[in-house]
Amino acid sequence: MEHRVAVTMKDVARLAKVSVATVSRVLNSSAPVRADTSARVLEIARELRFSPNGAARTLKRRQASALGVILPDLYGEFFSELLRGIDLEAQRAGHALLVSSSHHDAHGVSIAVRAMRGRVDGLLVMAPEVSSASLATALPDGLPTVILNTASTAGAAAAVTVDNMGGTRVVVHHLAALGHQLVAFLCGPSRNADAAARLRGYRTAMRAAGLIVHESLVLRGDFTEQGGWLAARALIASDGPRPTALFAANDAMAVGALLALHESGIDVPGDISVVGFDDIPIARYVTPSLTTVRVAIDVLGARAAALLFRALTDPMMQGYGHREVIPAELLIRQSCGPPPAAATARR
Amino acid sequence: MEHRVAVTMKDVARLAKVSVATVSRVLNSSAPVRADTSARVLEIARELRFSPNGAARTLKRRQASALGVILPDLYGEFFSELLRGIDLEAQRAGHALLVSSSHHDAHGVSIAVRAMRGRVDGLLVMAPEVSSASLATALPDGLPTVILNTASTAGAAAAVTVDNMGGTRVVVHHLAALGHQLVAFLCGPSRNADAAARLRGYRTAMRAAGLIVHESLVLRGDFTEQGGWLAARALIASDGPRPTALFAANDAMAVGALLALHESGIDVPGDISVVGFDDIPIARYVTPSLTTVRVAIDVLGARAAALLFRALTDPMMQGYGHREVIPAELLIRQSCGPPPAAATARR
DNA sequence: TGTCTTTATGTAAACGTTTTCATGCCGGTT
DNA sequence: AACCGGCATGAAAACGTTTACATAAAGACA
Repeated sequence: MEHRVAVTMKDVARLAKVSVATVSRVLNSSAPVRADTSARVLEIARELRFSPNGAARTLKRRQASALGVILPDLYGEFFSELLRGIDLEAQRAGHALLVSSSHHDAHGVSIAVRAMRGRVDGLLVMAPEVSSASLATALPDGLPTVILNTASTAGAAAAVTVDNMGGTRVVVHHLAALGHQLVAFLCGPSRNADAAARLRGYRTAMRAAGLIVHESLVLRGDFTEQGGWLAARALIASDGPRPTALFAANDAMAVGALLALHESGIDVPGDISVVGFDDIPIARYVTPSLTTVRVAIDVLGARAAALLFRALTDPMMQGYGHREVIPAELLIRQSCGPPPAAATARR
Repeated sequence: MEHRVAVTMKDVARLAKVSVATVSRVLNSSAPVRADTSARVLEIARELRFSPNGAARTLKRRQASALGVILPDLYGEFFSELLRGIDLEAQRAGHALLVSSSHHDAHGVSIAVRAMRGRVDGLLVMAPEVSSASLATALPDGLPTVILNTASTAGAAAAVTVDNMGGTRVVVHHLAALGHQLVAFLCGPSRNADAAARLRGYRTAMRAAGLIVHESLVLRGDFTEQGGWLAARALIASDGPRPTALFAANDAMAVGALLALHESGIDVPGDISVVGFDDIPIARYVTPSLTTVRVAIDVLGARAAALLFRALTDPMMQGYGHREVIPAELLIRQSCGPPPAAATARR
C-alpha cells in the first residue's frame, strides 16, 4: 500500500521542465513569466493537485497569514459570537485563526502563546481571570498583541474592552426610575475582570441613585446558566429581604435565573424584574424576552482583529497602549417593569 | 526605534557557547546532554525568552501539532458546542485548532483546504451543503480527513454523522402516541444534508405512524431563530389546517417558533406542542423548556477529532470509510403534551 | 557590428529547526 | 599499551518555499 507523499514545487518544476524559482513566480505572479511557460506550469500544478506547503511559506516569508486567538473557554453564545466577529474580520484580510481555549491561568496562557510563535502574525488574547502583571510576562516579545476584556494593556499593542461601568450605570438608573429600591446583583466569577468591573459599576450606580446595597442581595455566580439558576433558587429560599429586581452580570445567568423564577411561580416582570448583560442572541427569544445591556459581541471581536491588523502594518503601535471601548447601551425588552404594588406601597 | 527581531536557537547557542544541535537536544530532551551544559542552555533560553519557531519546526518535523477545522458557519450554540468538543479532544493530544468558517460551497472549501496544507496534520470538515462528489474533489490528497454531518465519506478516513432518521422517528412516534395527527415540520436549509435527512425521516416516520403529511404543513426554514419565528408567524396567519404539533428540524428554529407562538397568545403545549432537534444548551432554559432530540454536539466534535487522531497514527485508515453515528434520543421536557381537547374531539 | 537595455530564466542562499553522521574523549577491558 | 564501547558534542544536510543575483537571449540604437 503506497503512502502518497506530498507533491512539492520540485515535482512541478521537474515535470514542467523549469526551475522551482519559475514555478514560484508563476504561482504567485511575482515576476513576469512567458505566457506559454506560465500555462505549462499551471497545467502541471493543477494536474498534480499541487498546493504549497504553508509551513515552508510562512518560514520564508516571515508571515503566517494567521491570527492566534487565546480564549479562557468556548462554552456559550458569548464566545461563539466573539469568535464569529474575529473570524469575519480575519477572513477579509485572508487570515486564518489558530484557536486555543481553556486557558484560565497565566501559566496556561503562557504555554499557548509560546506554541503560537512562528505560526501566527499576531495575537488576540482574552484572559479575564489573569492579573495584568502576570499577563504582561506571559505575552511574547516580538508578536503584536491585542488584549480583550482585561484590565491592563501592558505589553500589548492595544486593548478592547466593554463599557462595563456605563452599562451597569444605565441599568441601575433605569430600575431606579421604575421605582425599584431593592436591586439584587448576581455576580460573575470572582477573579474575572469583567465580572469585577460590573460589580463595581453596580455599587457605584446604586450609590449614585441613592439606593442601599444589601450585601445579602449580592449573589455569587459564575457566568453560566446553571449558576444563575442556583443563585436564584437560593435567593427564593432565603428569608432575607425580597428584592424587586435582579440584575445579572451576564445574560447566561439571567436566563438561568428566569427559569428558576418561572419554576417557583414567580412572575417576571410582575413580581420581580430581571436584567442581563451582553445581549447574546438568545436573549430576545426567552420568555419574557430579556431586558439587557447590548454589547455587540461580534463587533467587539471584529474591532480587536481590526486593531491587530493595524498593529501588524504599523509596528509603532506596539506598546502604545491604544484603548478602545465598546459601548454598552440599555436594551429594554419585557423582563422589566415597575416593582409590584405591595412593594411600593410598603415603603 | 528598534524593532526587536525574534530570538532564534542560534542566539541561544552562541551565548551558551554550544552548537544549535545541542540547544535543540536540550530543549526537546531528545538526546543525553551533560547536566551543566543543559542547565546553561536552559538558563540562557529563559533569559532570552526564547520560544521555538513553529513554522520551522513543523517544516522539519513534518508534523504541525494542529488540526484544521472547516465549518460552514460560526453562528449559534451548535457550532460553539461542536468546536468546544473538538478543542477538548485536540487539547488532550497537544494540538491546536486552525479554524476557518463561512465555507458554504465546494469552491470555498477547496480554498480553505489548500490554505491548510502544511500547517495541519489532519482535517475536520463540516460542509453539509456541499455534495459528496464535489467535496471529494475539494479534499486534499495527502491529508487525513474526517467528515462531519455530510452524506458521503468519499476520500475521507472517516465520517461522523448524527442519527437523523432515528431522532426524527422517535419524535414522530412520541407525538403520535400523545394523539397528535397534524404534525407540522419546519425544514432546514434546502441543500443542507442534515436538514434533508431530517425531512426524510419525518416523512418516513409519519407514514410509519399512519399519519398523513400535509404539504402545507411542511414549512420552509433556515436553521436560525429568526427563520423559525418567521415560519411560525406564517403558519399562524395561514388559513390552512391548524397543526396540533410543530416539529422543528433544529432547536434554534424551535426557539424562534416558541417566541412567535407566545407573541400570538398561543399556549405551548396547551394549544400546540413544539419539538426541536440537537439539544443545544439553551433548550432547557426557554419557556416552556424544549422537548427535543438530544445529540451531544460536543461529543460529536470530540469523536470526530478522536477518529482523526486514530487516522493520523494509522495511515491504513485513510479511505477506509469508517462511519460513526452519534445517537439521537428523545428528551422530553415541557413543550409537548396531548393535542387540545377540541382537536381530539373533532376527529 | 558592437554596446546597452530589457526580459525571461536559472542558481543558490536564505528562513529556523531537527537529525544523521562524524569526532573526540573517557573509562574499562584485554 | 593497544583497543573498544559509550557518551557528549559539533558540522552539515535536510524540510519546501521565496528571492537576490547572475546570466543568457534578444531587440534598440549608435
